[in-house]
Amino acid sequence: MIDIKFIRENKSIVQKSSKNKNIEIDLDHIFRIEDRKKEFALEVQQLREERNRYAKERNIEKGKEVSNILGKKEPVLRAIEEELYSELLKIPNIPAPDVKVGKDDNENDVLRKWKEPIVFSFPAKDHLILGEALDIIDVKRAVKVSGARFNYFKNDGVLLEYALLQLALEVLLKEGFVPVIPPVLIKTDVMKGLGYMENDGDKDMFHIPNDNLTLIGTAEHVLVSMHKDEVLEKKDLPRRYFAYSPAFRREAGSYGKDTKGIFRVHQFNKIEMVSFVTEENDDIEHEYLLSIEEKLLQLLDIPYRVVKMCTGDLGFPAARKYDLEAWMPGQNNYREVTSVSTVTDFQSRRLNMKYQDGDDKKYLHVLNGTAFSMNRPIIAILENYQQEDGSIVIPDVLQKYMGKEKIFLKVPR
RNA sequence: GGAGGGAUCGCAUAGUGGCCUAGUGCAGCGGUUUACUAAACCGCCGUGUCGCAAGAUACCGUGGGUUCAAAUCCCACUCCCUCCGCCA
Repeated sequence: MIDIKFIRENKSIVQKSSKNKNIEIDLDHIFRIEDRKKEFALEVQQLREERNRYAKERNIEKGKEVSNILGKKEPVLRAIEEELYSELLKIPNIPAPDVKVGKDDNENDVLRKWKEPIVFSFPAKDHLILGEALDIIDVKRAVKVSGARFNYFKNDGVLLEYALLQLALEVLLKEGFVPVIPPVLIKTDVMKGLGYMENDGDKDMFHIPNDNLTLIGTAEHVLVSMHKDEVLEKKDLPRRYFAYSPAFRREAGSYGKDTKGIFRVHQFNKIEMVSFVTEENDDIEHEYLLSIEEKLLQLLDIPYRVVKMCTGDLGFPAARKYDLEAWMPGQNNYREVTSVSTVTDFQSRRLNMKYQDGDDKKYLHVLNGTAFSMNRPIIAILENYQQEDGSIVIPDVLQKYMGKEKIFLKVPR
């Protein structure tokens, strides 16, 4: 949420930044509602003063009169306030000044590349062919049991995921992140506070309406809201968490896209990082989280590039976002494996999350980033480490966790 | 799933219709005293809104209701605790 005062004082900035995110807003409409609210609030307050005075004087006659009028005006005021609030929620976060204005992902900038794509002396296979042959990925049976866009991991596929988990644990614990295993169902009201339900965002979520619960799309949802309605101490910042959890996505609107394999599925496990920082440290923290994501891919020795999103490709709450795209030989292309965003104080305003700075309470700045979104790094490993016979060499850094150096086509006895 | 108890300004508590504009203790902050620490004493000490300010107003888990007047009475919901049942 953006502060109404800020919007009043920076109308053209807010108007333009929404437009740059391809989102229509009507600020004059919001200002009219606020004017009406102010007028009504004043009137109601004066009536309350009268009512309280008469009550004190035990003037039942007059009191009854004023109370009657108040009884009609108070609900109207409440309705106006709710309308204003819900209109304010529809305004997306403002992109950071350094973010390029652009329409869609075609205008994103590649900032840098790490290592050149591997050149094989044989035709590269994709992860699905490799995974099925090795009996570590099973999509067919997942479709039978759960439907399209689900998958089983089996055998060394499972060990591979757990090895990635171990690697992330080792790196992130050393950096001082607090490990978390969170709930994966979230109250729908809390989910609204995170700012992903606007702009039809809720259509990409699995909802359990009978219980007013929603399945999380990422652990960010439950990590960030951990500090809802709390005031942290400035000396405790930055506060950093990471969580290992399933993530659920309906992938509405992506029909026909990435239908093959396990690149885009309804459920996958993910390790997500979240930082709470002061306003001054927002930019530094963004670079820091990005550096961790890069380090993780470098440890796996997988070629990647860093892409900076333009305004049109930013999410609703994001002010700046980088994607890390790993080279995937099976697709002969770079594909997104992780991303990292700052949402500045956008979620904190909605969720009422502050920190104490001397005499002041200020809104926390919040950042989130992926450590591993298991399916995609596994795809990258399979495709980059494939051998001509279809076996997979396990990245050095994972070998100690897997207890082996290679995933063989046929397990030798 | 059944029965009962509860939710008050960081924490702990008081408050059963108007004296609550919410008391007290602890913690915290500032000061006096002190060689230092502690103690004692004095002051400050929730949030939003309107207002230059004085002040006003709203908030006692959430949402409704009764009343001239609600922390207090009524209804619904949420969460917590105890017991029974079931269960990884």
